[in-house]
Amino acid sequence: MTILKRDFFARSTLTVARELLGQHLVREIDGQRISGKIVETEAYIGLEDSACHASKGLTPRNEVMFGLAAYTYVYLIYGMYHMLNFITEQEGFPAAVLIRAIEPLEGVETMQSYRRRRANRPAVKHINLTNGPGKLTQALGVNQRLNKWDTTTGQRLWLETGETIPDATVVTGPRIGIDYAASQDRIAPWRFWVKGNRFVSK
DNA sequence: TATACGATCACCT
DNA sequence: GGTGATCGTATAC
Repeated sequence: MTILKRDFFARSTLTVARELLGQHLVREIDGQRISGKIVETEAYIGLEDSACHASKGLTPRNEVMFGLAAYTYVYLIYGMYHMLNFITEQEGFPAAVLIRAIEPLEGVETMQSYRRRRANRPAVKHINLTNGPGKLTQALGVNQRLNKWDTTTGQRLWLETGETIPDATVVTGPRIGIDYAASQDRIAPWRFWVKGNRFVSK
């Protein structure tokens, strides 16, 4: 298995969002691997995309989006959930791919423990471990300490080549949770998922 | 300094 | 189907 290099990410964001499907997202904590297959992504592309955090220009928060590809962009939403993105395109062009869902592969018990908020509470069902952008960051122990992380180092968080998803099995549609965006951006089919996969978000 | 709100989720009816 | 949780960030005053 091979770690995805910067040249994988330094391409058209729609291409990266499509090709990230099937790749393996790997987290390492205290020498233990936690991983999953990416089954759902969304593209956020540049200053012209009113749903993209960079559309209002450079700020301290979105600064990493303007930088090198293959870095992470992690931010907090609704005061409780962390979103995990990977920077794409050339340096200076702000764009990223949001990881919306993965299918658990390694470290399922660790994911269970991170997802269970309190002891004395029933375990989260396998199907609900990582089928949403806030759920998967919780399951992988991803928080703002992993913001601006270079994923080409092969430490803490990175991607490995997984399986190739054929075009016939890829579905596209509008992105989720961006009602505030301009209409042409709301309807843009920049969400990608694996057809029929049970771990795609609801 | 103050205020409004979001690339969500869990729990309720 | 609806709603409350909860806080960093952006924007306005």
